[in-house]
Amino acid sequence: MDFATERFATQGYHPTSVAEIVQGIGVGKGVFYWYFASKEELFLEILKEAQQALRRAQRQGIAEEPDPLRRIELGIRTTMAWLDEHRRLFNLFQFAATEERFAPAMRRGGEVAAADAVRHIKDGIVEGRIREGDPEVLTNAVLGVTNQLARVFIHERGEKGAKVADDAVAFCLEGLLAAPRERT
Amino acid sequence: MDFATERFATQGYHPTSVAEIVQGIGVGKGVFYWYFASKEELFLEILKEAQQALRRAQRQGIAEEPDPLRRIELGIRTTMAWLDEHRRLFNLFQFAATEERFAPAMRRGGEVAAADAVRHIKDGIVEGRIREGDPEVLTNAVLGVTNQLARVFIHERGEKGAKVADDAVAFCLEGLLAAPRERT
DNA sequence: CGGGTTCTTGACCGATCGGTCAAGCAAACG
DNA sequence: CGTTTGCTTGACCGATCGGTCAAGAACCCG
Repeated sequence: MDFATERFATQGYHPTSVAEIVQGIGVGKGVFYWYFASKEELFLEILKEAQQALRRAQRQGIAEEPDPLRRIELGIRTTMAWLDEHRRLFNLFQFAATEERFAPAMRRGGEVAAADAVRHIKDGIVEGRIREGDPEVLTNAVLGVTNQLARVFIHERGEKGAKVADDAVAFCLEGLLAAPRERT
Repeated sequence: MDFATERFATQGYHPTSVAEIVQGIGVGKGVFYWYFASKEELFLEILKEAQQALRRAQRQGIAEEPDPLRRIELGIRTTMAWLDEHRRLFNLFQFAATEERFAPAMRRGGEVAAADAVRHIKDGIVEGRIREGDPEVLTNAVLGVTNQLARVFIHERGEKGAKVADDAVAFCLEGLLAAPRERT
């Protein structure tokens, strides 16, 4: 399954044939269809495991941290480290979102993961540490920053995950502006 | 070509056959291969046109605005409106980035578009309106917010582009935090 | 009208795909 | 030992794919 993941990630789902997978791990085709009902099921399985692994990493990374702002920061850093370490899976996520068959699974997974982050954002708002606003919007904005920076700087340019994580955290917390601002 | 775009966007590239395309517009297969060397070329053509269209819209949206901060804001709003109106193309972009054959074209297009935004960010930093930081990082962070919010709220939940644009602008400019902050 | 060029057709091609299955194999069981 | 069960094989299947091409149709020019 690791092998299949690697092929899917580098070539794409459709260009990777079942024949190629089984030949790559040196088994017959029958053994594939003994363990999986179809190529599609294998892919969904990989997807599910990847989502669970990411979520597990996030949970573990945040651990017992009580401060919601720190939780968000740790979440960003953990996610970034994970995406750094498992860049192959990033491609899979992105592809899965584009094909109608896999999009529902992706959406569900994404919503679950987002729900976690939403909680922390809500906590932050309640404590007055985070500005008012739709928590889901804020959450997705943070996710967007994280994903984009991961893709461009880690994936495409090969920069270090930790450095990119710093940038992501800085942007999410401070925004773009320079001047100190007064507010009521 | 509009028809092909629609099929690619809703079914995916590979699941859409050339036969389906030509039959859908009621012509023979020959006419397809008269105008395009291959299915791949058609897709690249669609991609290129879409990128150009988006860039054109952005240019036009920003127009003559002198204030770099306003330029960025207008850029976000224009992009959001465009992604709202052409959501089909969004999928194509996302898919193209996942397949090795198309990734280079996507990267090039993405870099060109980003280069524009980087200019405005740099201007903003020079003017002291935007905090210090790698302009490319800030640019990509803004792009990430825009894309993610577009995908989730416009694409998946069908919200209005203008409202989502407001959120994106607010997040990018103000960040996440609530309290006014002192800085030198 | 004839001859040339530009398009258009759809039957056809070889390749390859996801998936099946009769057959075989090794270990466990009685 | 024979038999059953869990696993493995790879030849094989029908379907479908991207792409070709001989055969026109439509149009223009002289």
